[in-house]
Amino acid sequence: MANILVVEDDTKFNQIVCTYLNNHGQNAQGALGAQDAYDKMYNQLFDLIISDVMMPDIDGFEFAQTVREINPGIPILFVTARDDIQSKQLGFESGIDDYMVKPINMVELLMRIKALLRRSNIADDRRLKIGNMVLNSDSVSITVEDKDIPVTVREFNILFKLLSYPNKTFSRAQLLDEFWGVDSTTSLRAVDVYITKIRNKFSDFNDFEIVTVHGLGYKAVIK
Amino acid sequence: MANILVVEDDTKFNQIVCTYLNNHGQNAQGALGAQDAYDKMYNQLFDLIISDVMMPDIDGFEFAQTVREINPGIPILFVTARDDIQSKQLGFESGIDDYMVKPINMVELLMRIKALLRRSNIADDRRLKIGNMVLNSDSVSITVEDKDIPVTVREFNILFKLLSYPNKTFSRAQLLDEFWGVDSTTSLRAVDVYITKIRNKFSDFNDFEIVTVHGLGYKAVIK
DNA sequence: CGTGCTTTCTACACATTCTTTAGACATTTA
DNA sequence: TAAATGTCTAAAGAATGTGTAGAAAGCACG
Repeated sequence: MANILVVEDDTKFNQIVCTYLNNHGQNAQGALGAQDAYDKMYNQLFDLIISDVMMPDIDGFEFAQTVREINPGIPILFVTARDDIQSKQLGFESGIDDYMVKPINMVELLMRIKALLRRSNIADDRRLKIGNMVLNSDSVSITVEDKDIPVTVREFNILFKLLSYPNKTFSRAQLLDEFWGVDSTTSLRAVDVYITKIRNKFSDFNDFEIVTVHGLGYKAVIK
Repeated sequence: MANILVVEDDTKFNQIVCTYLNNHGQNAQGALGAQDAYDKMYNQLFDLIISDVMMPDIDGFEFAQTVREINPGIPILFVTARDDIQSKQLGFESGIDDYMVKPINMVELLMRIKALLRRSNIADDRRLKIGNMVLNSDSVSITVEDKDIPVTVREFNILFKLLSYPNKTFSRAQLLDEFWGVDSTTSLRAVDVYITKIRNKFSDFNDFEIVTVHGLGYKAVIK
């Protein structure tokens, strides 16, 4: 299940696409314009963006470029009424990954989405931005104001996970399952050690906090 | 410039595509059928495959699946006369990344190729400039302030790759797959040796650095 | 072919970094 | 306040990385 953002000002079409995708194993959300999309992207991590080209507030090409500045790894698929080569060219130059012309076939849309997701997992480059902190999966590195904060792979994974789902509580067992493997015999206490380490390394950084949920686990709170 | 294999039994169409791509900065080669393609792939590493669906010897879907078994990362683009959804679906399920219906527009083909290459992180460039250092793929040479720094092919390839994607971490296995071939039996440790050599040769050069990412691999950091 | 030079690759000892546990102490809950 | 749960440090040990030397393979040239 991938988190998909559908940016399209035609309410009806937006809903049709979202419903179809949700009925087919995806987690799609609609945004009615670029501004709306930015807001949603700020609060949640998306795996793929489907965008209209002609939107009331911002032009789709500009939108794509901005999105790419925020999140260079995210696949973008344009859906549009224009079938001319110039538009396609402009789209591809804006950094989009695929292009479909209306009227679109839903089955084909889903297939193209799957192909893009598959490919983006191979590339596996994802970034997360919290205030002026950037977490980069590609290099397993974290920078705050262009200064590198060295972290180990385990530290990175745990922090990335928590920050990807702000306010969601993860149990030690969940984290252990995910990063140590389900058959790991490592003590649950090991997680605490990493939480401590992360807290220490980012104690100066006030845009987020790892909060203990007594009896359950940990969650990241973004301020 | 990417190495592209065009698999298509229609000699004329094959040639048109190859010529167009070669005239537009790519290095395209034709194969007249699946068997021919396997032979060529055995002898050379390709960055992308364009394939017809209807071929005399093997069906395109089967071909795509086999190719993916050999090289899971390579982008595949189908070009076909069939515009029905079933074919597209079958194609995407076989692991292809994009689909175009004949008659195809060459400009669009090239754009889609570039989008796929970008997504699969394949460099499209033969020359790289970092500060006053120039790496030239065609001559496999590196010059710093017009002074030649002798490097071997392996050294060059690894360095070129790392510098093409600054900050991206490459695992030893990834580098081995790419430059030694996926079926290579060479030890992963061989990569370390080259990293050492590169570091020694460029220890005076301060514009970049090869950084070890413990447990993952190496990355180039450009300062 | 054979010679000599270059490149590639393995093996291994040593160095460094990361992971995990244990346990003393702190905090929260009921 | 007792019991349960969480925090944090240090230190041992596990895992990973470095660098060297030399054997093997490849190549250029007579």
